[in-house]
Amino acid sequence: MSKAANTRTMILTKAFELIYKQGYQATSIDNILATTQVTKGAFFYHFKNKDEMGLAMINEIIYPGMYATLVKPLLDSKDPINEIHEMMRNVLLKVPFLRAKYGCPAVNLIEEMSPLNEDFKIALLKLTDQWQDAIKESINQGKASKEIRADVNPGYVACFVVAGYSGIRNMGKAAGSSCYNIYLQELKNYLKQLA
Amino acid sequence: MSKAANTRTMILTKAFELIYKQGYQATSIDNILATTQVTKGAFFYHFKNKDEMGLAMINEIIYPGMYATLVKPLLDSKDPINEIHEMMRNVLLKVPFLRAKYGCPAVNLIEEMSPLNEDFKIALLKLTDQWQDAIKESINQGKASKEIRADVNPGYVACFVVAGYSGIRNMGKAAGSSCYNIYLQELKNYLKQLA
DNA sequence: TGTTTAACATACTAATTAGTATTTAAAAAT
DNA sequence: ATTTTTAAATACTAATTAGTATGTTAAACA
Repeated sequence: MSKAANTRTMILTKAFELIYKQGYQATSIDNILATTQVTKGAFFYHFKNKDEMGLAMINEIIYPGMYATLVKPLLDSKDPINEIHEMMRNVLLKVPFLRAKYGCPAVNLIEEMSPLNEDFKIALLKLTDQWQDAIKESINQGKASKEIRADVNPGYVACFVVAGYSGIRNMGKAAGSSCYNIYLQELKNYLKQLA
Repeated sequence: MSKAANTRTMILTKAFELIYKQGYQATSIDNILATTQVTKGAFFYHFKNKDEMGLAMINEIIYPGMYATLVKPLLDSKDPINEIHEMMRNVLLKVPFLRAKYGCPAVNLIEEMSPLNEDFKIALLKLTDQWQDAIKESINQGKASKEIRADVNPGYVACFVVAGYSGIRNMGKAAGSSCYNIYLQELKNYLKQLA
């Protein structure tokens, strides 16, 4: 990686960390700069303004991370019920960077930025749509192999599962991670009913 | 209502509206004052600082509203499955003040303020706890009348339902209100499985 | 009726904000 | 080697922020 590309990545990585914990608007450019060796000149050389940096962060940091954790494990699903549940278990309990107190970076940004900025909304919708598509496709494969009832609507299931995740991430910010296990248990009951 | 009490209520009401749409930190005191006839002197006479106003808003505006819509309809439940579903239908589709784009005021505040301010977290946790207790009690009554299976864990169901609500409110901010109907359908499938 | 206190009103401050203007150094190209 | 362009460093600005200091008026009380 060239030195310039490295500077850019440093900005996005540190911005991601701070915005995850503090929120987008509460994280100032000066705050990002103070915790890196990057100067204001470098920041505005790489990004036209704060929002362009924020969008780059979504597309270049959050999107790849969520694809690896949430989408990839569901491609070529043989056992959708268990694989969806396991994927959820992994993201809630096994990703070390994510802390209950701070919730999910993408969910946080949807909450804060969707109503305020159309570009953010579009970029974030792309994330959740990809995830829902992966779940939907997984359920469809389960229908093909008769492990899922024929009358199940895969898109509806995907919507319900993603909403459940967003919600438990929200709840966990106030109530702590103990609710994750409760959620996983009831998610299993919901998923079993699809068979 | 005395003139002073009226001033206080005006501040809280307008703050609630603005914070609902913009977020807590993004709503400045000057912003609240500019859209009322209240002056800065009056504001700081009634509230020691912005956070005290925010807490008063949660306790005096949000809490009573949520109690009436979410808790009261579940007291003395004869048919928990349908009553919980109907309560959810009401809050998602029938409360005119709430718009999909802006989500739920309480959920928004949990997302934004829980990790940043312990007092906010405690005040907000009181809201969700009350709601969960009402759902739990409703399920318990259903177990007593044998309409709910004996092995169902009422606290778990309450957690799952509240998380689902938070999540669909989050999703609706980016995806619009059409996802509400999908959620309600799948919530019904989940609830039916409790019988 | 006079005095006190509650309820504001106005003008200010110090800190922080996103963003700009200008300069400088390091790479790349010629 | 010299020019040019990329990448960055430094110093600034205008706007906005929460909160304060100091006044003023209206209501309650003695």
